Amino acid sequence: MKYSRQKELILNSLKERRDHPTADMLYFDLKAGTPDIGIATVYRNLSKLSEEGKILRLHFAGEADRFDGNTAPHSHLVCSVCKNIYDIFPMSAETEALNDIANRLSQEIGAEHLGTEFNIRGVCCSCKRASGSLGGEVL
Amino acid sequence: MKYSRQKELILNSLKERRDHPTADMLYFDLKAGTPDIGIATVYRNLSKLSEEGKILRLHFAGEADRFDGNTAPHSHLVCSVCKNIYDIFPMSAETEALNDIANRLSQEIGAEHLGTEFNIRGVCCSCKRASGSLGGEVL
DNA sequence: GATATAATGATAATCGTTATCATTATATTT
DNA sequence: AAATATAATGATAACGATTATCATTATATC
Repeated sequence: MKYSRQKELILNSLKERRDHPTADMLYFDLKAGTPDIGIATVYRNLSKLSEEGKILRLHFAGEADRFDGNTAPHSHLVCSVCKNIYDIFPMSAETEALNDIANRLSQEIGAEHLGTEFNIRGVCCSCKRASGSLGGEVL
Repeated sequence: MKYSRQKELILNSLKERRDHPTADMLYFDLKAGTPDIGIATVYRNLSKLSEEGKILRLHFAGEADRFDGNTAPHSHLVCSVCKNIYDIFPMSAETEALNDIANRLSQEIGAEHLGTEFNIRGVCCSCKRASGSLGGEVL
């Protein structure tokens, strides 16, 4: 089964990006090149694609869901100041260590381990710089 | 500054629980003993308490926010089948390992590390048992 | 080319959460 | 203890994100 023109468009457009847009952001940007695309189609296909495992759906405090075109195992830094989300790619030894811990913990409570999410909350380097010039205080 | 009767009630009630109720669940249960409590008060105080660091606010895709009365460092297993959330307490060596990794990764992208979240997605032991009796297939 | 199936896009509906605001409770001052 | 100021409550409106509905359009199959 082939993807519809719109589904293909949404997937490709997301894969090209490094940020982690909300459905709305993506819709807005797609609208520029494809004015007749509908917001429902964007939501619908993002949901489908994440169910199919082609993309990742991320959720953080208060914010709208974010989508990630990179399905390789990696972590995220969520900046407490600007709310941007950054990819971080652990070394293979670290990925292994994280997996080992997840496996042991799952086993401990008798669960079947399917996946892991390692999120770091912090202040990104540009927000660090910005607050530095304001006197070094972090919000 | 002392807590209001309602705020105290909400905090204590949450601390007594092992599950991770949504605001709505908590409201429903509190309503039994305190019929005149309002849903707005529950949301309001849960928000305040989590800002004060007295409780944790957890977010997972699609679902309403969950609240956790246990602020000690621990991880969560989210069951893909029943959607329940279980606490898992890593050994101190593991907590240290997780922290080390988070520190290194934060440093790698020049960020200031504030906190870490280690979530495991899986099938909890009761859902494993249930699916076992239906033929061993996991949904 | 005709018919069946599937996906779209506009929009209504839903759900979780926050904002508003008049009322009630608590604290402070006299 | 009464009067006043401050803060929190609870009902409900408003909001933002997402999903459901459904007539229309596109794609696939006969």
